[in-house]
Amino acid sequence: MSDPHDREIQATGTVRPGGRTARTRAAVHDAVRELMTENGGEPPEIPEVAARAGVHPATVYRRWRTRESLVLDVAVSDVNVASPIPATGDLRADLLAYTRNLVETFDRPGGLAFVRALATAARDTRSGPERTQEILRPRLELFQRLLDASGTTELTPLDVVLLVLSPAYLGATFGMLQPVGEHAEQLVDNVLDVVAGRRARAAAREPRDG
Amino acid sequence: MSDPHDREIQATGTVRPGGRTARTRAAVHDAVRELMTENGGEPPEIPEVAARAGVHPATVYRRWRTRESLVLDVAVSDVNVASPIPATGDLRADLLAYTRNLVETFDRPGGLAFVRALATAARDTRSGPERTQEILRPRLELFQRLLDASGTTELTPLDVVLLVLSPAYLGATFGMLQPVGEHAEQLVDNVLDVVAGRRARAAAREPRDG
DNA sequence: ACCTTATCGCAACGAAAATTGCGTGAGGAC
DNA sequence: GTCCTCACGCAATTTTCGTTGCGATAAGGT
Repeated sequence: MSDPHDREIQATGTVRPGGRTARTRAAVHDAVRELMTENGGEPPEIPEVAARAGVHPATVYRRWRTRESLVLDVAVSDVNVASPIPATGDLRADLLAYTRNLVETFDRPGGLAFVRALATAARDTRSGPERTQEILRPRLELFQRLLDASGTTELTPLDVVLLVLSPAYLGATFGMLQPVGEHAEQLVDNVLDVVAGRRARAAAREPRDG
Repeated sequence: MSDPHDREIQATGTVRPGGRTARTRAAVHDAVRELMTENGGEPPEIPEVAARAGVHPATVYRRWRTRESLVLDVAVSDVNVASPIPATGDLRADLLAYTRNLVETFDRPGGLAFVRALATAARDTRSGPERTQEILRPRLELFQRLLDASGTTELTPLDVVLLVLSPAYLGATFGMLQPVGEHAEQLVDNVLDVVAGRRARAAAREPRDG
């Protein structure tokens, strides 16, 4: 996670994650976050980041190599912090809380950075899909726990992504979500409609329980 | 459309859209399409495009100025050709035909280029949202005609975008749509479930017709 | 066919990004 | 505290992008 690019493994195998290295890493990450919010979610240029972080550009080039991998590194570091996923057992309430949070996050400048960085990484033909799935897995598991909490068997985590996350994402990128609160509620309503529809179809196929 | 950047208007007002100019434009457009499909939908760099098109880089810089405006120009040129939107009156059939086409388009390398280019353009704070809406308007009107043909009053074109286009887009970017055909059918089923849900709620609010 | 001029190729230039070798200082194990 | 070495700062260098002036050629109207 801290070294996303192909780093030559040292013969001794010793790693040095603390002290100055950690400080530099934190400073660079903070600089990336700041510049990204200031610049509307656009991945900042390496020299700019280095100047903001008070670090020599060569250091950033050596450790992260490219803009994309740097932004992805920051985004992955934030994935566990941002957008908590509740699981109280009330499907509508849980989804609504998550979706509200998500829509508001996307609405803020730089809020799309994580998804965009992930999309950029996924486009990379080398370590693309595998790494993407690896990063997404914990989030999908949290979605699964949200669904399990309410006993919703009609939905998969992928459904939640496609019905909530993707419309919120595209809506935000195209500036189509004027009333943010209503938007979130509508997305959740859509999800519940899909659940109802699938449940009805399942009941029609198997009339006496299952 | 052919001159997306601020071109200084000549005093005489004469434009010269034919002959050599048209040839270079076509060559550059083809080069952009080729490189974009080869590179996974990534906007190619200007010198690369120029080399592929057999044109001097300065020419491309003069006419299009930046990668983004060049890609957007190509995308806008293709918007009327790609992804026809049927309107036979059968909502499910129309949506399915459109969605199948869309999913397949997105699945092809470079198929996401248009949406991505549009997203990049929308991110531009200057001419962002207005230009985006302007480009999207004809598509949204086609969606409206699709809905009108079947008398579906519960959906807006924006709903179609959020329920079909955005999941197809995000699914394609993250490589989450293994069985493409099933994916399209599932998206359409979701839309129909939403229609049913909204119709039921509307009937509940207004028991005796409306 | 001629004339005007928009557009292109060419090349030189400038600026900024990205790479690399080397010396030094900080981390971490003993 | 001592030693080893990883990571950083520094600076020189290479690479690449993007701009601009100028001459040549091709478009299009008369």
